[in-house]
Amino acid sequence: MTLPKTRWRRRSAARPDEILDAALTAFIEAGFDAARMDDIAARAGISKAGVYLYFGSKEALLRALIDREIAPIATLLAGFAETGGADPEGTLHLMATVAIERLSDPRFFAVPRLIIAISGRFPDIADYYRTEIVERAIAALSSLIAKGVAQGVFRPVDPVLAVRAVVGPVLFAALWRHVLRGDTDVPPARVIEGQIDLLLNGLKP
Amino acid sequence: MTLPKTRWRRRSAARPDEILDAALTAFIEAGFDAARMDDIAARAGISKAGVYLYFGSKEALLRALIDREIAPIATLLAGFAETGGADPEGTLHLMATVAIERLSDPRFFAVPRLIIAISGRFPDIADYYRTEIVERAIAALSSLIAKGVAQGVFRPVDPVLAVRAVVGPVLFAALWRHVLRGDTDVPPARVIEGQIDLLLNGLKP
DNA sequence: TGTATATAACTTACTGGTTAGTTATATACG
DNA sequence: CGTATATAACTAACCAGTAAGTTATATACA
Repeated sequence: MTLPKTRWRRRSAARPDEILDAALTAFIEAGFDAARMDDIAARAGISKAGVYLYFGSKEALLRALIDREIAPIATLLAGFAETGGADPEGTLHLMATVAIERLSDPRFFAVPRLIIAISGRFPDIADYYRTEIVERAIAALSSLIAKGVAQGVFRPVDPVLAVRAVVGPVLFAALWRHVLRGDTDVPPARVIEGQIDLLLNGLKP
Repeated sequence: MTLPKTRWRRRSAARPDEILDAALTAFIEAGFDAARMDDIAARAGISKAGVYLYFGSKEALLRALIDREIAPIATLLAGFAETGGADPEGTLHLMATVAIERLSDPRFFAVPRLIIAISGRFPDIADYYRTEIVERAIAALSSLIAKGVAQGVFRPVDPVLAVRAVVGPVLFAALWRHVLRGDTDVPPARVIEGQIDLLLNGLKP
């Protein structure tokens, strides 16, 4: 046990991430409204006023969490779509697998869940999330499907609907697991397996 | 303008519905936490203490809204699945259409959205919603698909996955519209048209 | 290299509100 | 005129954000 000889330390480089870690934990436990800035500060090991040195408001914390937790995945998916044009089917599979794996982590899913909860009162955040995350991910999937259609490996379907046929079940799986606390005996990778088969080959014999 | 000669009236039969109407409106505007019981009471035309004569807590209001707003639709869908066994494809189409139409009404979608927002802190409500609404609707769809498989009009797929392939895109459409405020130029019925075609015939040529 | 000084990074203590739920009392109406 | 139905006033908390003061640490310079 090394007792600190000082009451606090300067850690300006590390603080923002520590605060965001704390905020995410608090938001998961209490939701956006009920999460207390005092509590977030305490978890980060500083005082409430210290939080306000780095983030101007509670809302700013959520915005920063979108950037830190979610945006990198949107970028990753966009990369897959660009690189994987030669094998649309395999790339689709890969992207869906990455998405469902990430969404099975409660700390990841927490952010989209918060967006759903507060979008009515913070339309700016909803718009930000739509344009920076969702539309980018959709555009990536959509362009991949368009490539598949051009190559003749996919039917000439509406890419927008096809995207929803991929994303919808992934979304459902996340809500089932995290919101409804339903059984999750089947591993995510196997779910994607079956879901993609259904998407490619259809329900008809 | 007919000024009331009395300060208030006894309306015990009508009050609960009036209160629930007010609560739903308040929840839509502010979310569960930020909605104020005072405001709900004022909208219902009574005092806050009056609300507590009929509902024991804020949470009880949400529970009652599940029963009043959502449960009837689950029952309706279950009925379709039972009656429509002779035409699985048409019944699937019908059920998806009803679901997407209902979910396009903000006052309907508000309840599932609230569940998503508060399920972490009120696991009882999440469990209640899962068993009374979602599992019933899923069972209905699942049995319908099983009938189709038995008749040979559907491939022998896992019904659970097939259900997700139907519900997922419907869910996505609702979130896109209400949460992300995205474009909704295509009418719900047409979305279902394309989505069902994709589900039945698959993405492959 | 040791120390005075500047300032970034922190804290404590507070403001100015907010709100779910309760209690005591009043009134409509069968 | 009894009582179910209603209210006003209250309690006992809660909390985002701020102002003013304090301390750790970098750096200038003797």
